[in-house]
Amino acid sequence: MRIVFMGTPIFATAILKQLIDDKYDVVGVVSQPDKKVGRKQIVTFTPVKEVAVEYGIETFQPIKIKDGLGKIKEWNPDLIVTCAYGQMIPESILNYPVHGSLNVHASLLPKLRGGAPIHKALIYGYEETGVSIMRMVKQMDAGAYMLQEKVTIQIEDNQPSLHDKLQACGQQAIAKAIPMLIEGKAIFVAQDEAQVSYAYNISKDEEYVDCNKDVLEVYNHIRGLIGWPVGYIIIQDKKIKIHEVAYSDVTSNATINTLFVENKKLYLVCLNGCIELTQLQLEGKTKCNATDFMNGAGRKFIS
RNA sequence: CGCGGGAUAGAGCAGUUCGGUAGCUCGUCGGGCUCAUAACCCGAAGGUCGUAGGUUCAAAUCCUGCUCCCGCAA
Repeated sequence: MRIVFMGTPIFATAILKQLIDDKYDVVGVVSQPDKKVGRKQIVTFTPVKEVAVEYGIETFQPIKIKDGLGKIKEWNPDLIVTCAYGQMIPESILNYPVHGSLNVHASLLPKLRGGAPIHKALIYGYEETGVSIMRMVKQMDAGAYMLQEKVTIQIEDNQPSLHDKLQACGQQAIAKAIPMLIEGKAIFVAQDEAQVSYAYNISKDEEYVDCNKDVLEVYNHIRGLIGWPVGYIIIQDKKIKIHEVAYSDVTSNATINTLFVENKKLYLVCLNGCIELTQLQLEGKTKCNATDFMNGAGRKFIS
């Protein structure tokens, strides 16, 4: 079973590793071009490329995958598996292998089509999400699915924790799906277009957390951005990133978007309630826990 | 030369404008109070103020080079 894997971020590395562990013959890996990362603009391998290199698998990183059919033909796969690759892939490539292509998407399609399904599941306050194994079609994340696995979202979940759950879930799902496909037992179900919703990539504007909303909504917003890209509030014209929070039932009639301390815990006032902040970062400063913030630079922001 | 903030006790910060051998909150250690405590009171230890050089009677503070960290923009 010759497989070509196409993916880019950390989430996709788990799927690639699963294919390798399951002894499939991963003949090639396609990933986005390496990018300059961070303040120092160091050219860094994509996470998927890191894994490919580690296992000695040949990689291909075209600027435009639509020109990549030649390479695919060279690899001559029986199946293409994609996961968060990051480019629209032409049907000429998707349909080239005997078994076609399967995609691993981190949502229960048709909900949350798009590039940020994990973040948006939290931000929208979903109590359940999951992964879908599906066909790739021309339209983004619109193909029929053959397998879905559900994951319950707990109140204490945040983007990193949900990411990890879905990643593990995705591994199990792809491990189960490929044999089904090969044996001809896969049943593909078309997505219900009436139920479609989208999870577009997080924009800059969405990183600002507006506390003048219901406390649960604010909490969901913050926890959906934890890890990356990290949400921020603005107090006294200073940007304060929020890296970790805890849901609380503490209430206060203090002004919205202010900080206060109670029982040595730091709270942010929102509409109808407060959120405990446990790790934060003032602009220009390194991130720190609530205690350090209260002992130092944060003092002038606490009323 | 993209813009800006920063490097001071174990931690987070103040002090730098107007040079005169360092202070706050917390942690640690010791003691006290208490049925008890993460609470409270008393006390102690702990810093060549990032690094190299310059100015000066005197530099955390002024000047110059260097290293590293962070926020933004890409």
